[in-house]
Amino acid sequence: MVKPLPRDFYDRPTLTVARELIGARLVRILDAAKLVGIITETEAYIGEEDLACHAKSGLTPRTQVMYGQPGHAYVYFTYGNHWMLNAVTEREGFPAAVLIRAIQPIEGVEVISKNRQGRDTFGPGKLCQAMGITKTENGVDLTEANQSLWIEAGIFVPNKSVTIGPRVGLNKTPEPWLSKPWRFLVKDISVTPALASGASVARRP
DNA sequence: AGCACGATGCTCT
DNA sequence: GAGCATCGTGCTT
Repeated sequence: MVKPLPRDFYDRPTLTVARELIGARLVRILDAAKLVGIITETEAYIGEEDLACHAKSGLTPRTQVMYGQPGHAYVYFTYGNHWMLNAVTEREGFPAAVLIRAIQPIEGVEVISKNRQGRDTFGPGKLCQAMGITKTENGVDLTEANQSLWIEAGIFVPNKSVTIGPRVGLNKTPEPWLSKPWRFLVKDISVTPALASGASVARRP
């Protein structure tokens, strides 16, 4: 039985966590079904200084979770339709998180596909719909496997397979934040199914 | 295959 | 009341 990534994993610089979450397994227990996806895209949001980070306006009811203990889920709602999943990072009291933007489904694929009406899961709103993640999951401890949502070690993705670039979807964020290379994604998406099969090997020591 | 736009509701000013 | 860490559709090349 693989254990969830420990709190120490999240209690580190957010960029390190964002990079190392690439290839990790996002596990969701939904109505007795186990859904698993390999994380293929992340973005870092770091502190009140970062004008793209929700914490730019300080501690509010919404951003409270980001100020808390690392390793918890920060789930919020946007654009009237979509839920976004983040993993809280860095020490308690410092607001930072990694947005999980895309997954490659590897277990419970039928349920995931049904939740998405057969469409893809590459996108932060899409993966939440695929995994049935909503405000109920806000604040869940991702280091506890007895919850309904956690993250565990998956596969090793080498640097040469990871693209680093500026975060996307930040319409009016001023520089220098707009151009910070704080986005990580698996380079060639056609390679991802191979990574997923590699994951099943990695699970069997 | 690329762009424009509307849906839709919560959060902060 | 404006703005949003988006998505899907529908229309244009």
